[in-house]
Amino acid sequence: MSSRYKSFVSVENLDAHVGQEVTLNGWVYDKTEKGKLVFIKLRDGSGTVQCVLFKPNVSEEIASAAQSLTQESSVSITGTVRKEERSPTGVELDVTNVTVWQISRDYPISPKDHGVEFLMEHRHLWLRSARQHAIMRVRSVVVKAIRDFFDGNGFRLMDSPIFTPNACEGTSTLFETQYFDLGKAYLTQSGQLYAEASAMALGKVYTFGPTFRAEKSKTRRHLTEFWMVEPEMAYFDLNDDMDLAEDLVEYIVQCVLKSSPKELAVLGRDVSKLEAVRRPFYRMSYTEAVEWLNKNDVKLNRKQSDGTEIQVDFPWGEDFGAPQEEALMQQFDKPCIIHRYPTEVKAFYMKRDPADVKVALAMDMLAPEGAGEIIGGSQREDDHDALLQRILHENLSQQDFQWYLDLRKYGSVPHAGFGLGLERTVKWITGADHIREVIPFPRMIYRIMP
RNA sequence: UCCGCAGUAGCUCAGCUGGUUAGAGCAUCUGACUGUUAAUCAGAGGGUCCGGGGUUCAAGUCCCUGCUGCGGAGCCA
Repeated sequence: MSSRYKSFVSVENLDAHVGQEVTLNGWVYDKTEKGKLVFIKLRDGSGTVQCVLFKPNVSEEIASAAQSLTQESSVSITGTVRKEERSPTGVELDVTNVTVWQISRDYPISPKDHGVEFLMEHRHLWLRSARQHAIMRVRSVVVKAIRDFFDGNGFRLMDSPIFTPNACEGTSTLFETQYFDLGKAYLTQSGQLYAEASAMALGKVYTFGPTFRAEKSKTRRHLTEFWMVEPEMAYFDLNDDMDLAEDLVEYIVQCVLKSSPKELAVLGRDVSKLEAVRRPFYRMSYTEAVEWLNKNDVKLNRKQSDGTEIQVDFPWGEDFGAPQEEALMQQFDKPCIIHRYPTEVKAFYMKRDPADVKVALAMDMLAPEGAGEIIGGSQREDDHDALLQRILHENLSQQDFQWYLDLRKYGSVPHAGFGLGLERTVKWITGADHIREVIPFPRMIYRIMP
């Protein structure tokens, strides 16, 4: 590949340069010496390769430059690429020259044994570690897969605003900010309402960007700032919506399997579990799920007025919590879509099932291996009066939603969409045990630094 | 917000029913070694035991309080 901007040989494609002398620009990941040998593990952002310097082969200056290197010193190393059986990457560099840019002193992160607090405080440096590096590369592949999937299926990207005048869903808490003389503005918690307007203009659209929730959630599945992709399709019903969600998730997983085997190996991911993620996924109605829970004795902890907890059968009408979702998913080796939730636990914009008005045409996709909910979606309410009724029922401002109601006045059509949480998806695919590891700089209830 | 747990060397931790000079491994520095990859071996330096108050002849250890962090719940993607 040739380009006008600067490019150089990268570790990633060193095997194309066997026998040649190349210069790598990077940082020292690790260094050990053994007598007249100096072993330097060099990382250049694309990968890591071991460089071997045999002192008698180079000048004293070069040898002492190599010996002076410390962890994370910046350095350019020139040498001959050689096939090497003993190397995990299959190649090594026989060093002929070393140019030191900076000697790093007291780099805080050593190759092992650190606590979470320490690593989070050094997130800006932690990203250099092999595991974090692998996760970030997978994240990048997942984003590309998502965009390729939609771009290749007739969707148009329609960005939605981050400043919004009101809540999309009354339930969640919003981050508030002063917006000049126009009063309060909020950071968006979903681009969906704008995606609906966009779908009426362009047919099939998706919005992809950061969203914000001021929920005081402190779990390994929550961030206050996270990325969400939200497709919205005119003339789609709930079944079409579920079909699309399946196709998307299958595509993402298969893309990662294809393009990131090295990263998955670094992460120790069991790829056979990902290979199993093929359509069709499982599907189950909420009502069937409740029946399953009660048949399998999965109880609900309920607090009584005196403060004690008792275990009760799961009542129809209650939303599932993490324990119920986990129990349900234990039987499945690939994602499961649960659909037709009780209207009362779902958002006002979701259409009621004409066959049973107690349930909404909503669906959630749960990922296996304890990963939990990665998608939430629905067919939208397309009837003006029904939607207005729900807005008033939820005590939302009719005026704030006037533009949204307009969509039901001027050529309303059945339409549906969903939101896929990027970080939850990457967490599942990489097998990361906490969502904070799958976004470069996580924002959580008790952490905003670095 | 609620429930539970923790804070001791740069890092990860041990430190018993309170007892006199607070330990280990890793990291760092010095030296040895032509195949290390969590190298090994020999040596060295490194401490406000989270802050404040209290009990006691004596507190890293017990009590109160504050701070910080972790795990989980609810809510959700």
